[in-house]
Amino acid sequence: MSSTLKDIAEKTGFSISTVSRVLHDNSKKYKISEKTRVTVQQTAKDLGYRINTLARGLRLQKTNEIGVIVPDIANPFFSALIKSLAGELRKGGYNFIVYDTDEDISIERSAIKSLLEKRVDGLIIASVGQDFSHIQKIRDASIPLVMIDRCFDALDIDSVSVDNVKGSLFAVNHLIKEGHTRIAFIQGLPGTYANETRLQGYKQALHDAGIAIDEHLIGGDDFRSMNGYLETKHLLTLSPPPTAIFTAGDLIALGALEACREHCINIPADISLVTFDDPVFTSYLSPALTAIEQPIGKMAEMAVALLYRRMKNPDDERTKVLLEPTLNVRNSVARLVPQTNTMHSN
Amino acid sequence: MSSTLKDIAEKTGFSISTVSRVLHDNSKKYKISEKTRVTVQQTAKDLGYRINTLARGLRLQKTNEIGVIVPDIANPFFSALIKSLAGELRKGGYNFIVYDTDEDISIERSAIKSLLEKRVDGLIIASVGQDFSHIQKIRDASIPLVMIDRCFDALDIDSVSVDNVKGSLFAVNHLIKEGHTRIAFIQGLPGTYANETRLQGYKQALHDAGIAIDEHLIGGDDFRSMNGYLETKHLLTLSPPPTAIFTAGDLIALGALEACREHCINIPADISLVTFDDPVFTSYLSPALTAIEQPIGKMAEMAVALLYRRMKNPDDERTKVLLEPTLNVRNSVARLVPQTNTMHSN
DNA sequence: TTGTATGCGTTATCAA
DNA sequence: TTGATAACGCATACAA
Repeated sequence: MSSTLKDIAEKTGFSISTVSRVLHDNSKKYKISEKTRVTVQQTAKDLGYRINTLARGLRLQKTNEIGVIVPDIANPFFSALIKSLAGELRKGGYNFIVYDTDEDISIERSAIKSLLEKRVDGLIIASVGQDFSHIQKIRDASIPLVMIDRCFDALDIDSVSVDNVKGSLFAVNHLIKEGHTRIAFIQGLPGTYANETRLQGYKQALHDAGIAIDEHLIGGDDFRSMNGYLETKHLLTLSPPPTAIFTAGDLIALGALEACREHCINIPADISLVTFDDPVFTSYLSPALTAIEQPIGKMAEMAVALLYRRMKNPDDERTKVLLEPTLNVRNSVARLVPQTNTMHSN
Repeated sequence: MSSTLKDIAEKTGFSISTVSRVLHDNSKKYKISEKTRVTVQQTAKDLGYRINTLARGLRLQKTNEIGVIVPDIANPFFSALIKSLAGELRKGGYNFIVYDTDEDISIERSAIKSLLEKRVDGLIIASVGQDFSHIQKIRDASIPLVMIDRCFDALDIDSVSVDNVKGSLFAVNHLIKEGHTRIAFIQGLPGTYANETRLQGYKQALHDAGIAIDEHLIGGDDFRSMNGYLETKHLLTLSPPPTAIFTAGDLIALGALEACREHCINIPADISLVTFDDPVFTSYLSPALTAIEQPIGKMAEMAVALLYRRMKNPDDERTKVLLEPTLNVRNSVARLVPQTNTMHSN
């Protein structure tokens, strides 16, 4: 077992406070004699002393931990986000604890509960996002919190996300510019901030171009690849099928790719594909995917900055940051000449 | 702020012990009158009571937390592994704290330090792996520990990993069977368990086939994609270049892909590629990669099982589990007719 | 320059 | 059926 300040105190003959001061107070520079400093440090080392952060946190009412909650840690977008967050937090001397909610709101609730029980100093949450009563509660308990990626317009909370509407506009407008009009949208989890805003952008782009919205071309219900796979299979049975598919997330696009391959549908010759999110591998896919990239590093940076500010000034005005997405054009979209469209019907 | 047992005790008029028993002892069933139970629970709710795990952990000398350390959380292999570990640990009622060491042994050291200071009940470590004095220390301090993916043969510690030698044998033998003899190997981080064993398998396969080992065909120094990119560029300048490349990890393969694309080298027509690791996207790459798959779910399951056993019986004999990898043949390897080989020289 | 005493929130032991 | 109290390990106000 690990030794304590008391052990060291007894061994050296000094008091616990003196030992504590040499070991954890070197900043404030109490006037401690060189000699006692050395003996204490030496025996601390001999005894394998290791501070107990539980005790320390209890005493200080501060843990130096930030809780981070994401819907799916294995999703490339979120794992990259976590990595960036970790780097930013470390800079400020904070540790962090991640929870993966598996897109399940009840797990999200218990994750928050768990984190608060650990007395984290702050929270960064990419919420599942279908409901926010539990989030509201955190805010009311005035524990520092910033939402990331998934926000709630209805809530006055610090948040940073990409401009999803604009991202969808970029994607769909690109498709329209290339001559597509029958453009399908495979959604992520409905009710989710990310999903609803992306859907909104999709609809708006069509509307702006004077293209009627066909509800048959909108499907899907979560951000996983299986959803992309199933929905794409379904879309391919339509008559005529869409000439292009826009997917709400990277994993969905992977599923779409699989369905197309299975049906020997060539992308982009037979059908075009654009996706939200742009993980490292999109450019190596077959074909390289045209995709909407989110500035992940920047998101993490802003989120942590907002959190620090909130921890410092609890009553500052809340800020909602909206970052610019980017359209990365690659090889998954075909140019359509107007008549081609009907040739695809069967 | 959150209320405490004391607050509830004062408000209800009962003692702290009674309140504590009502709120956290429902198992042991003290004989507490229905009436006090109800009032206590009600006011606990009213006051927004939330247990303080710091205090509890301090008192109990047990935190219910498991520390997990990985070299790169954004690497698809590790993010999948973490997800699996999380699921397994939750089953046992444990929370977990992840650290990302960025393949940096000094960060690994401080991660371990940090985790021990938090008094985690156990540790699962995918070590950077070049040195193990710090790991040895944990073992000596007799805190439950299991190594995963990256192990130390020299250390008597519970560990689970895939049979890397066998994986490499699968990969290289496949290449040899297809007629390749000039097979390059792009390494991950040298000194690492995963790397050294994979290298060993590579060499053994060549040796068994009577193919001389050409040190010029072995390069690379970490598991990131930039390494794959740079090394591949280098390999392409060789005269003659290799007819096949075997990469030690998925990210390295991605880099190799990029270099080939940049040089207009077609895979597999101009050069074949096989990689260790098989994340979800390999089959959608261009071309779909022939790859060595690790049984991630099983690894997580075994690791957690070993950890639980160790926590229960600290002095049981240590176990080293070696799991079977799988060769997934896809489209990144060309069959070579013997003469073709020389035609590639320039 | 160092020591004493108190409290952070819990649980466990013992007593009532 | 409930309460008083000590202890977990640490940091700090106050004393010396």
